[in-house]
Amino acid sequence: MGNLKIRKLPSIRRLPTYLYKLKEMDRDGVGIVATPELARCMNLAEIVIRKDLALTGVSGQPGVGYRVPELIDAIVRYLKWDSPAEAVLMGVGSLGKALLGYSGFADIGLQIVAAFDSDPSKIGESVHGRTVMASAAVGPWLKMHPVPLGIICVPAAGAQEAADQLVAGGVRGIWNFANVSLVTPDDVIVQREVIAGGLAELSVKLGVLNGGGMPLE
Amino acid sequence: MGNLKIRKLPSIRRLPTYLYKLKEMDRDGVGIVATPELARCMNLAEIVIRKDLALTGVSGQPGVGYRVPELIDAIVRYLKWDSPAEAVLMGVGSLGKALLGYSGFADIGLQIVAAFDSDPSKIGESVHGRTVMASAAVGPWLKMHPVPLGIICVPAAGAQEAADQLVAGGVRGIWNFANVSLVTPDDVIVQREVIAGGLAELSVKLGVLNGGGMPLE
DNA sequence: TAGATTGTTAATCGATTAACAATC
DNA sequence: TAGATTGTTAATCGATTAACAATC
Repeated sequence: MGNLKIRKLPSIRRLPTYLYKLKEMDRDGVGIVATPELARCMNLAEIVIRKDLALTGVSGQPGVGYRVPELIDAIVRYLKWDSPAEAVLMGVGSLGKALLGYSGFADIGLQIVAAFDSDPSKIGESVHGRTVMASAAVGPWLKMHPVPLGIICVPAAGAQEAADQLVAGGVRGIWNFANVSLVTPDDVIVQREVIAGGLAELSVKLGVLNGGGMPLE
Repeated sequence: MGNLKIRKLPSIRRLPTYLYKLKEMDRDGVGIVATPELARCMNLAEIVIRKDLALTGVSGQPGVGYRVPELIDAIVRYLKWDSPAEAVLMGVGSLGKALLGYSGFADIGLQIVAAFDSDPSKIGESVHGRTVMASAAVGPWLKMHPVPLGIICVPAAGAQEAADQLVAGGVRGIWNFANVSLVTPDDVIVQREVIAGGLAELSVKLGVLNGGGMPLE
């Protein structure tokens, strides 16, 4: 069902965080950085950072630190963000619009090249420079312009249909923001994003801090 | 720095996922559900589900299953989503707008009651029914209307200042969508959301599936 | 050489998975 | 009673943390 178990997932998820900080340092002209400093600005333990960075295959200089540009390179290559990946977007609601307008994707090599929606009133509309097409057209469109990724921002009820269309169109990965579990062939990887998960975590932490008793009011 | 280690975090993050599915079942009139069926529709192992649900303190009937409304209740109570939590939003860019327009928050008891931005051209604008106020006004505003949560959707460069204002205003938790680590007092919990983390995971999984060689093109 | 940091190897901790007795 | 599922107890696996030798 498009599932795949891999190891070091927590480290992998932290890599973009390093990347942001390192790019900032690079812009500021910082050439070398050592773990203790990264630990301070990122609020992580030194050993976590060393282990995470080791994953990318980069090597630092004992007693000195890591070369910032080399580190950036290693992370970008490890995540395969060096060559841009193209994606199509299904569902131009508020979240879909936000993703279309998010300039940060350029940094990480993601390009949303087309957007689709099933609402006739949205079709033809231009959103952040892309003209919204009819959802039903995504299959034929992908035949003409094959892209490896699909992003699903439609309401839960329509998500499986959107996924089916993307799969039929030949995408290899789906980034799913809808609140449902999608069924796909084994060779199509689905990454589900549950925004509410973060809020659940925050909520429980606040409760614990409060002594477990009172709700958030 | 607003950090806090708690256990069973993976389970906690999965709870909203169950909640979505269970509410759907409830709407469809399903009164009882057993683990094997949940496992099928959610693409999780049975034992994972039993352990996760046990966390909420709910108890099922051996040989039968769980009562759906009871389960919903237990999760909602465990997450403290039974009483609505109010939040203010800092930064009405594309992501901020998306969150203001997201109807799903009502389901999970989150209410964004005010929105602030530092861009003069946005101040006074109405976004999804809320009038945008000047960022600098958030402190005084919070004095008049204390709320427990702040959401940060400003660009990275302004995030720490936004956090400082929220902390001064007395919020107890911050949901941070900016790409920086925030410094806050120990009793203010920060939940950082790194959207790119999911993309990193997807990217690595696709690479592994590909045999590790080729990039996403 | 002395000081600092890297990177390896081992220890701990917690999450996931398995097995099964208890229960409807 | 037989069949099914829950919930507990134990086993496995992997992530985090600690200690330290190697290196600049």
